Amino acid sequence: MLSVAESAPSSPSPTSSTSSTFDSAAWLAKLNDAQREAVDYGADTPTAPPGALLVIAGAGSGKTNTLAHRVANLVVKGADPRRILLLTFSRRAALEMTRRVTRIAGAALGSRAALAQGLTWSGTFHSVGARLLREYADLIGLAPAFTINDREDSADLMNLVRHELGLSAKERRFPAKGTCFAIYSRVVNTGASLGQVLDKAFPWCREWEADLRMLFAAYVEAKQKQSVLDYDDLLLYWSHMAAEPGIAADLSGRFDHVLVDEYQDTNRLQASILLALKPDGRGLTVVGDDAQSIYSFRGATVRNILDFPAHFDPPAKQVTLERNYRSSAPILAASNAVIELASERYTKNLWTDKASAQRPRLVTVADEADQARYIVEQVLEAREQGMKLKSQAVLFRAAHHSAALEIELTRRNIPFVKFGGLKFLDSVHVKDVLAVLRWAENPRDRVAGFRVVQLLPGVGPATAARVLDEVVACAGSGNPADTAGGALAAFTAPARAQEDWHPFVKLMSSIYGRQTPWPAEFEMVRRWYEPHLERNHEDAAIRHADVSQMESIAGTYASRERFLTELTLDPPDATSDESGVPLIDEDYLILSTIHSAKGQEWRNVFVLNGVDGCIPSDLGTGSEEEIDEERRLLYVAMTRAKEDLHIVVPQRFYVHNQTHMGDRHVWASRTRFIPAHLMPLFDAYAWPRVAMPSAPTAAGLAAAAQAKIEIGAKLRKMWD
DNA sequence: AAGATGCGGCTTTTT
DNA sequence: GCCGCATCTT
Repeated sequence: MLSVAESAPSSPSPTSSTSSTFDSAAWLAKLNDAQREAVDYGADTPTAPPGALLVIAGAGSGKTNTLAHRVANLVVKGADPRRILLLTFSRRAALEMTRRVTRIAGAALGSRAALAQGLTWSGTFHSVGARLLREYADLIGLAPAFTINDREDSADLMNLVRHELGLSAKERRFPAKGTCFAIYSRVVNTGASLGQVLDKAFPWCREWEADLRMLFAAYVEAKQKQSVLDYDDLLLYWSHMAAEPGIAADLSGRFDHVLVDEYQDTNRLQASILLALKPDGRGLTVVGDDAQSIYSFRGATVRNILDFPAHFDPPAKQVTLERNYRSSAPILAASNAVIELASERYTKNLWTDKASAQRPRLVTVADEADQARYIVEQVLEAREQGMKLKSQAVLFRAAHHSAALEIELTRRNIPFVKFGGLKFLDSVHVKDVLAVLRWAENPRDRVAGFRVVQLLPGVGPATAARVLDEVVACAGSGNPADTAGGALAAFTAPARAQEDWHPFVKLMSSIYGRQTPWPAEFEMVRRWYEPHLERNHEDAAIRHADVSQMESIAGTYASRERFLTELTLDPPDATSDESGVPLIDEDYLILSTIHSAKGQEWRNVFVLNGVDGCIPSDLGTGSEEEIDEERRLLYVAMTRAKEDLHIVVPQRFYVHNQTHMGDRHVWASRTRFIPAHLMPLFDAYAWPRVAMPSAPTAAGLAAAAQAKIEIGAKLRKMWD
């Protein structure tokens, strides 16, 4: 999942002579009319493409398949795959796309090999940006060995700068580092002014506008001094580079076709990059679904997709895919009904001919413990009937919502893999090791160096700062990697750090000088780090395992730079229980945040915590737009299901630290996105099912109370 | 100047 | 229930 083919192929691209003998009708026959229209648009003149194309592709409408067919079609008709830029949302999506294109075009052309190597420019905006920036680094005054800060590193750097400016010592508390970075990032990604962003998204930080502006200026300066880029810079530099007359022509001339998946989740900055690459829209294809836009918190704007056609003259051609191939009719009916209640109307309604008697289930349970038990029971029952665990998924709004379920799964020995939430890259020991490598790659990287030097006992912030100053001063105008080792050797370490200083200098000098080839270098770092890990952490054993796992991943990358870049831009996104990531051929249940479930599908889907406060999250109910985004989130979750969908509603809900009251139970009510008049679309029942003659259980009573309320609402509705 | 201890604050989703 | 920060102690 982490590796990507990127070397330019030495073999020539498939020749167009093959295409003349090829009957396109045969392999496109399986597509429906709308899909074929999207696939065929402009494909006959693949090297001189017509204007922009927008494909509105509803959930389960065969979007990936259509996009893959389009790419394959272009290649089959003579486009050079090395001149196709394919921008996807995640590495996983990029690999899947490459795999499908290779298979489809391979089947059509009868040879897979050439194509497999050919589609070299496929990846996320960020990873493609990083590659291009390294290529053009010299031209735009960037050190080609720049390192990339992830979100935490960026926040740490923001913090360093904040302290230097004395903003931490204000009498009224200055926003936390993470908040500062979030504000900065939002300004960059939306293209809005600082004032606008504060008003709209961070009103409680309004009073700090002037200080924040100063902080951000210093932050940008620090990044440049250190040859460090954050995620946003990858897009920001790219967009500026693409607008630079001297580079623009060369850059856009490299690609005949630019295709973008999940366009509804791109932001202004990303749109500006596309427009700079393809100003007249020729060769530009974007695919997306406005009803599935769920990343506005990251600056994504649904306006990108809605306004796309009008950006061009003549306007972009639009194709809409409305036929759903994924879900049964009852699941689709309920999903359509949920999204129809959005305050902004969406462009389409999906249809299917997959009949089924089973409506989606709305299951009331007493509490989270019962919710976990219900899911385990249902999962195992489906498993008994031959449905693999891998074909079943549990989806939730926030990563911690699955905590109770994870405990129950572990107790019952059911293997699972969880997507979303904390990654193992966020743990301190992994970050420590990466910091050593990053500092070796780029000795000016202050966040990395600061972290590394302080691993030594007896070295704190003050000493660390002095060490870093020395390293940078020694670097002077020359290549810092050549002098950094010397600077460390010349440094007089404090008495308490004496013992550890020499081995440390030896390690760093060796890797600065690249005396050990990659990935053997990783092993050296690990050996050096191990004693420090033992000293600092009680649970060293588990952490050792993580580092070892990282070491085996390291071996799959060609160089330290590739390893660092890929890992920060596309970290492994799954975690599992303490038994580690299951082998590929093992069966396991999928747990995923709804965000991470994007683009995927399962036969059996459970949605956890279908209650107000979770969906919508009570943090996201400030404005109508936020509520609509939460609604789309539920829609995305529901439309992942092919055969069976369970929305579970715990009546009692445990809340951690709500404001000042500490932990407590709250009584939850069913999500507002499924109001009473949608209930007929669901099969609603309480679990465990109660036998009527026996005494009612708490869950049964609660369910009955809910039913009463619904009837009351219905009766009132007769008269309005 | 480092390291330990205790208090306060803060919590979604992710490239 | 946890982490980060600040203050205190050595």
